[in-house]
Amino acid sequence: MKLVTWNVNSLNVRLPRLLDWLAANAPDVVCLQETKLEDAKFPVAALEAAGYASHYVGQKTYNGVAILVRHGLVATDIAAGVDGFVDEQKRLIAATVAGIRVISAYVPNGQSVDSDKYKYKLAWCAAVADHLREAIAAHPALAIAGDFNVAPDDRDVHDPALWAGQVLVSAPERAAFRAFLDVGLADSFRLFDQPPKTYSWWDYRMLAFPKNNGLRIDHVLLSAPLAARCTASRIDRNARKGEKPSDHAPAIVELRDP
DNA sequence: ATGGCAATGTTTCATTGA
Repeated sequence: MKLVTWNVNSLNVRLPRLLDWLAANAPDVVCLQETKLEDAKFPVAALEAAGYASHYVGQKTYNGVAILVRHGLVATDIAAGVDGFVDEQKRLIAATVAGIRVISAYVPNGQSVDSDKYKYKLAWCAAVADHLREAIAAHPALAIAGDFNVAPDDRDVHDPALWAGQVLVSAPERAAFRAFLDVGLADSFRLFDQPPKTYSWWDYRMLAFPKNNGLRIDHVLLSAPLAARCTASRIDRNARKGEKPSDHAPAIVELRDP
């Protein structure tokens, strides 16, 4: 199974690129973030024509997550939101596909470490860690894939000195990320040797992409049974090139059959 | 082999993202 996560930064704008990418890469399951679409406007028909069923929860302007499932696979038990956390923001959706509980997550950005949005980010992450603890007990084969808005360590930061203490990199955010791992998940990217300076997000400004001034903030976390089946984990930097790219690149994981 | 913000709505700027 090929499992992907991609923050598309508006599915409305990115749909042509997404369709091209799906055709070129033939993933089985695709977790999307920042669709920025009300449910009534989700491009169900275009994705159906491309060979994918859509499961989604969205809102106008901000946030919005989805799970696309290739025709031939069946998705069951679709569930949106975080257990025990009342939230207007649409940031999490789950589905069971081929015996795997797949979660698409869009962790809050946090804006800056002294903002209310930062507090909300940490509270959201704490609630998700609790949610994951329950979910993994019910579904031992679990993958949570998404935009975590945390660079787990300095290898994931183009200029650690510049970013030290800033949002996306601060110690409490990294602790929140480790709390996800402590539930019994592995950062699939670090299961393998990786090219140095591999990132998943680059600012649109200041020539960040051509200079490779990026952060690795998009992750696929795997429970132990899935980590044991994982044969590859990489980031498709090419998807950040060209006309009207998302500022994020897709992360791709391959799982062999059990 | 890339390109100097982008997307959205409240639209002719403000807000948010990361």
